[in-house]
Amino acid sequence: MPRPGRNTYSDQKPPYSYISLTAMAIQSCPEKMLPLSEIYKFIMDRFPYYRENTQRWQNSLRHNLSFNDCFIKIPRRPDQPGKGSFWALHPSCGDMFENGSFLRRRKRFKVLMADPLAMAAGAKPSEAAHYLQQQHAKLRLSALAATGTHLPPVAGYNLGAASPASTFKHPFAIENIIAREYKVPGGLAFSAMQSMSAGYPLHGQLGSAWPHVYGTGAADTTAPISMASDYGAYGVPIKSLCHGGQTLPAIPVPIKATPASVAGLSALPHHLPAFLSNSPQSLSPTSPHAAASQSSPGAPSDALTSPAALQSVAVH
DNA sequence: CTCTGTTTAATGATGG
DNA sequence: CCATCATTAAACAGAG
Repeated sequence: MPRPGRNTYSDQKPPYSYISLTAMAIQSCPEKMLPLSEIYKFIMDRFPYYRENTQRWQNSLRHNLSFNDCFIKIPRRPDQPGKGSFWALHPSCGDMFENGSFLRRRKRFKVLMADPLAMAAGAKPSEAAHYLQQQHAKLRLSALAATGTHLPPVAGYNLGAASPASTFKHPFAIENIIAREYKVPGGLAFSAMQSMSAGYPLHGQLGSAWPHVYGTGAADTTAPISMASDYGAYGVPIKSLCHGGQTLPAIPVPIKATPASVAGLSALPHHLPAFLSNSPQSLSPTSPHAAASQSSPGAPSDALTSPAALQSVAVH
């Protein structure tokens, strides 16, 4: 038993792949997309392990962003100054870690050539960007037309049918991941917990069940747990929504929970405790991006309009 | 120059 | 054991 000296569990490597971590970061923000630097920040804020050797893991993470089709690059708009593009999750990548392990996916997510984006990318990378932008514009316009408003950063987040981004939360959402093991005092947290308990220290106490996560509600800059925000209603681990459906709405918020598909999960809590009702803006208090989101309502709304009409599947 | 982003290659780790 | 996925290193180009 390793003596918990100065190097406590918090300094251990979290049981998540870079893909998981990146997906968490992206899902954690209301816009569902982040610039690279914000992804870094998210990870470093929550996982002390990644406050060291930044050169190494950030290079790896960048490699993952480029290499894996589950991440898509969304160009900045003129009103969104800054460096680099935004990164988002591919609408159809859904539950890549449905096996419960956040270290290794069942299959690598690959877009097919039927995917217009893939085709554009295959032909000319530059055209893919154009395609994305156009899809963006179309979606944003349609959303605007439907709502007749300017899509405020947070309100737009909860748009209904008009907005691609509804209330569904990716299985990647850190809220979901945390919820699986953190919520459920009774011990309903199965999948993630089991997969984690293998090779990672998990004490019985829920309060310390996340040793690798930093500052549980401490007076620090981040509040990893409480950031669950309004994900609660859908915070249940909805599995097999993706691989069962096959035909997914190719929209940022890809998967819709049909009554049938959730039926088997009815035993799980359908609402979450009060601490979830935080403002999404509190997600990253240290983030200038979040602050910018508030000041410029136009920008974040773009996040709602990730490229649509993308067809892709996990490669077999 | 630094930060992003892409790409190739080698190596480790894991699942079937 | 092999196929596949993940990690790491490194070279390189381009943008800001």
